[in-house]
Amino acid sequence: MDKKPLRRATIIDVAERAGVSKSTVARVLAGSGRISDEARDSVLKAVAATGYEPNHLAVGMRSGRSGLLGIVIPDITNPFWAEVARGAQDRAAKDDISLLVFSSDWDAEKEARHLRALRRARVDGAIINPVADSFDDLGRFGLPFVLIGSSAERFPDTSSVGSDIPQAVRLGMDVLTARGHAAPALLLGPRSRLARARFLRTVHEHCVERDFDPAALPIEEAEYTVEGGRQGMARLLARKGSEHLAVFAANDLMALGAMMAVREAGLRCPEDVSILGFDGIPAGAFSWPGLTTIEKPGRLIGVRAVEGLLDEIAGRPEHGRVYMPCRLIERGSLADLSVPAPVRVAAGR
Amino acid sequence: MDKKPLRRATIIDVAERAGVSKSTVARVLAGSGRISDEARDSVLKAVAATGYEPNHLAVGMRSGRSGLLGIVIPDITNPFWAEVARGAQDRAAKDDISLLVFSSDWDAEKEARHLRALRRARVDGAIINPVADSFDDLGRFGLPFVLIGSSAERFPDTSSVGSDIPQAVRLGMDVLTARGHAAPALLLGPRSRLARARFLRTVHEHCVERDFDPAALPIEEAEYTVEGGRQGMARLLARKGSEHLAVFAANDLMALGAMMAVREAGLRCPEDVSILGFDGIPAGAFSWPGLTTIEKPGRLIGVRAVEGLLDEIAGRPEHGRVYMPCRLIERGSLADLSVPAPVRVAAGR
DNA sequence: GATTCTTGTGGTAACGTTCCCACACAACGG
DNA sequence: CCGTTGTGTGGGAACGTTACCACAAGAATC
Repeated sequence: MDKKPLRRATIIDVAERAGVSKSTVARVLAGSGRISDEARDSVLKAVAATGYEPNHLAVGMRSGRSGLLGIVIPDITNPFWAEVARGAQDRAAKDDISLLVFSSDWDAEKEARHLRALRRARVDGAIINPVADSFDDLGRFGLPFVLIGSSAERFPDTSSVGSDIPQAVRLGMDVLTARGHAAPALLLGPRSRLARARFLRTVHEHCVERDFDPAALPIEEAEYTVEGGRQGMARLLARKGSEHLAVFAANDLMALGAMMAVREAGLRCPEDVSILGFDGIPAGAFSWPGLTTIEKPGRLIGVRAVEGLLDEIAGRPEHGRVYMPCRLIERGSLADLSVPAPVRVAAGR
Repeated sequence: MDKKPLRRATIIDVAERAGVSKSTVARVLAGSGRISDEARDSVLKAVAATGYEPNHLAVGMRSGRSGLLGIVIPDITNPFWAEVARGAQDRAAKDDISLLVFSSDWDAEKEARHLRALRRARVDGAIINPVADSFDDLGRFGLPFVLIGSSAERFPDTSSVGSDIPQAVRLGMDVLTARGHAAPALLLGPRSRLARARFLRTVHEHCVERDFDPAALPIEEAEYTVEGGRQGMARLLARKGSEHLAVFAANDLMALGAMMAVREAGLRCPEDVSILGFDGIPAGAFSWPGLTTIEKPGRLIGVRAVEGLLDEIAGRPEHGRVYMPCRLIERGSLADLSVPAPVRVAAGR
């Protein structure tokens, strides 16, 4: 009843117990080749009796496939990225693949370290949201990988999955315009981030199409965090006159931080300041007022990313760039200036 | 300049290039044994030239140590657990160990699958927040592991790390009492969860110590999610009379859901209903009013868990149970009934 | 000058798989 | 009756390491 405490059963133990060779056991387990019913039976019985479980290290060593995938995201603690990671996890589990998760904190050096860890662990491939200035490292990565987010253009020949930023930004600019905020302030991430560039470019295009001077939009730059949003908003508020201010934030955490700054300044959202977020994290539903935001399909992005990666690894025709559409979640952080008279205040939720 | 596309350098490639045997290379890399300066030099040079990186699969296979750790938590998408995972990640990275992350969704079957994946991947150990009815699986896990959360008592001889629930609950009951809510309603998790039992037990003890009948406290049971909290609160509200209601929720997500339910019922928090959370997730700062809550040191729990696990693996004297103290974060979700006259409403933030 | 000790090094056997080749045996066609 | 085909099986080699043992050459000891 009590087994040897430490040693785990190997394929050889199973073979001996079943009275066959390890080749036969391997064939039964792989379901390949022709095997007599009685051999299969005794092997299966021996597997059950010994509690045999294949050693992935040995398998990987021999077959060159470790059954491991890596994912490097900015921060697992950021709800959006947690969502992405979760999608990747679930999809990978379907193929009996395990996920190594790393947080880079938007730090190129940390990212490099994580990439090295992935290489040493012999992962079969990786999903990466790259830090802006890490492209050299990435070029030398040497393993299949798919990009996540908006940095795809720097790597023309690797596939990527992300949200459709142009569509999302236009969606945002459209609601803003419809509510009477044709020239919202922009609360952007640090200059070095690629996401910022694409965001900004689309806003410009959108303005130009409407014969509107993009230079008229106030811009503030801050870290992609609550604290960053709070400080950025404080600066924006300092520049603000008495008129209503509308802000389009580059992510929800910043938008929520901005909302705090508004409150701290003794102003009200949305009466004095309208705020539009970007990401669609659950926390946006708890704020007061609820955060109106553009939702990125985080989980789906994670799912698609591993699917793309699996294709890549299998050498299947590369599926290229995938841009997922985003949708608007209306809660209460936008005032409607298009209706004159008493400002209509949307209810939270 | 262009290297062979696929093959990665092995220790043998390095040895050949350096003109020594692989034993020597291994010694240099491990920093063990005596080595002449010139041998060390040429090895180091060869390593740099070939871009050699040790193959962890092979290392693990030979040494029996994979350099991998697993963590199984309920849901990486829950901010508290993300925090724990992040702490574990960071601590593991310090020892050049990578983390396999899994979400069990409080589902015993999923958990069993993940445990199996961990075994196959030959992780050196695992950190687990076990689903209640999974103890048999855990007993048969066969690898070093440390428990996270409040289920330690079921496994007397494994070490565990968690928050100090009795201390935390008392802390909560004390604020509640100080504010004039001596008999708060309890919004608990499903009956099968261990955390619930410990929470409830401490509340009882606390009441008994104060000559107060614990049976007087209304109890509602719900899933540990926003939606669960919302429904649980709705039920509580249905039972409520006209007096002020105070609720102690078993986690912040539920508390936030409860806050939504209050709003939906046309009531106000904290004027009509006081809500106390438990976890200390960042989202609690965004709600309106801000959620007053008991903060668990999530990140630290993750850190300590891998430290305990590393000890366990190294066979160092087991460090047993660790209970981390929690602290109160006062925001605005508690009314103060101890001051008579006009209900004092705390400010959010 | 023979013995022992140091210092540095090389060779080789595992670790647990998978993959490929070889072989035994039966059945079959000529 | 002998070659051929088919079926099921066993026996290695290889994957990239590490751990151990052996050994050469010079230094130190008596």
